Amino acid sequence: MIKTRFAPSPTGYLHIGGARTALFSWLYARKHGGPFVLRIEDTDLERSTPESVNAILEAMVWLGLDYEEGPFYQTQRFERYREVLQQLLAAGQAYYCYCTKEELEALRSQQMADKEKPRYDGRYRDYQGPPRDGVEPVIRFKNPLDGSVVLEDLIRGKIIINNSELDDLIIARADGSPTYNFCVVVDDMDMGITHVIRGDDHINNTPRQINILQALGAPIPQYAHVPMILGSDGKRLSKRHGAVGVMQYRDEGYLPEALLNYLVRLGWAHGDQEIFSLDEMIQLFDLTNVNKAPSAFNTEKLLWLNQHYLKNSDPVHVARHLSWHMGQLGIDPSQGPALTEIVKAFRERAKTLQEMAQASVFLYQDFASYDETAAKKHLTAAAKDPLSALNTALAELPQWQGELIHTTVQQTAEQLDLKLGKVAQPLRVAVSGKAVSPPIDVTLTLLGRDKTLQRIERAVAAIETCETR
RNA sequence: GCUCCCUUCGUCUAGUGGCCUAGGACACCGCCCUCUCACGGCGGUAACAGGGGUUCGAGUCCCCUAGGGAGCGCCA
Repeated sequence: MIKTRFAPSPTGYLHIGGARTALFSWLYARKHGGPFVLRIEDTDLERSTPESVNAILEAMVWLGLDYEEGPFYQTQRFERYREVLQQLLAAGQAYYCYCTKEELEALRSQQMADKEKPRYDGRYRDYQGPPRDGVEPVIRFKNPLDGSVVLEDLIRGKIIINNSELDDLIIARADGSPTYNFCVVVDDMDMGITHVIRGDDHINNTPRQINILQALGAPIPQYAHVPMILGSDGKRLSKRHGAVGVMQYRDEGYLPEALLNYLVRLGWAHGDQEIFSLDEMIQLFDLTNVNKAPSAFNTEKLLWLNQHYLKNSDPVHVARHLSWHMGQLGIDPSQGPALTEIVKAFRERAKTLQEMAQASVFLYQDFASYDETAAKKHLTAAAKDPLSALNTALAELPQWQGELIHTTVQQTAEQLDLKLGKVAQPLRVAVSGKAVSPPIDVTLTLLGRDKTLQRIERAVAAIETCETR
């Protein structure tokens, strides 16, 4: 049986790198039919916040990464950690250390000055004396002194670290609270995690964790360390690269399936395939061909994928997501065309739902003013006759229907001996306020006859006032 | 400083010793389509970090160099 977990610490929103790690972990569990666990690593009471917890849970829901177990909270497991701490102490595999922070600081700077790797020197490792007055001891793990830890990483391959490189790490603070590396070990053991899939910033922690696991007689899980995601400039991803939080991608108009598809292809590939449905990802994903090198985040490709999903998904599905964005703009979708029609009309010219929403606002609300350059170019004296002619012809149509509108516009152009563009563009600016919209017949169909005629008249009037000035 | 890790087009990647005169995708450029913007179609530019080995043969295996990253907390 295979069991994986995602274990974020709630010190902020779920960022894009964490999302990919979660995805890989989730895919691996799904692929093998095993459970996926969500565990919130909130032992750092200073930096953990309930808001962050909620933000992470919300992002998991939006991405559709569901879990069989959890969310577990480490802060609710302190009893258990204390128990294991006592066990280690009793077995002589851990010990109290009476070093003060100041002494450790001095030790560290001395070692740095000597160009050595800073580490605890083990001075209380075999201490048998009485407690030291005025010092609350920490508990340290008795790391093996010699030998080495061999880590068979599913992504990196074999990594060997000598125990002589490791020191006795603190597993409980002076106030008795357990520390990260210790909690992880106890949790992974208790929860029966078989595959630890996490960011490669944890590679250096792994040998210590394996040693503790071994001391506890627990089975050693398989490890897979995934490389980090960099910003577009190849530097560590940060706010200056734009969106780093998962929910920002929702806000900017991405579909979750597009983000997921993008993330799965970052560091992983299946031949030349670019598009993966969730089912395909589950079926084809494997840890063994995940890249070792970090990869740079590229918004252009994400945009392309997003539009791919806008164009190829069921319009009803896309419309549900679009609805949220219309709401963000204060638009009531019931005051205009059905959102599924908007999706069909706009998806070839919008890369995001946000763009789609913004571009279709004119179908729901009158616009305050014309786009300046569009009006200057198309709402000229020369446009007056075509617009007036269109006004008459469109008013007489027996039905408000795409094909009829199309031929009407075409015939109007022919009758006035004008190119189609000289008629359609002024009309487009008149009804939408801009020089860009879906094909003119589609645009008018969506707008409806009343608003169309109204706006044509308004445009003609605008041209006239310009002329008299 | 020490330890560990990484290195194919601008970017994401394919490549598991001969199928590689290195393939695909995004982006970019050109052409076509065209009522706008797009979509679409066709074509193009562009990479094995460097140096040594091993081998009949190396992007693929080994070593070194360079560059990049991570860790070295009573943070996670």
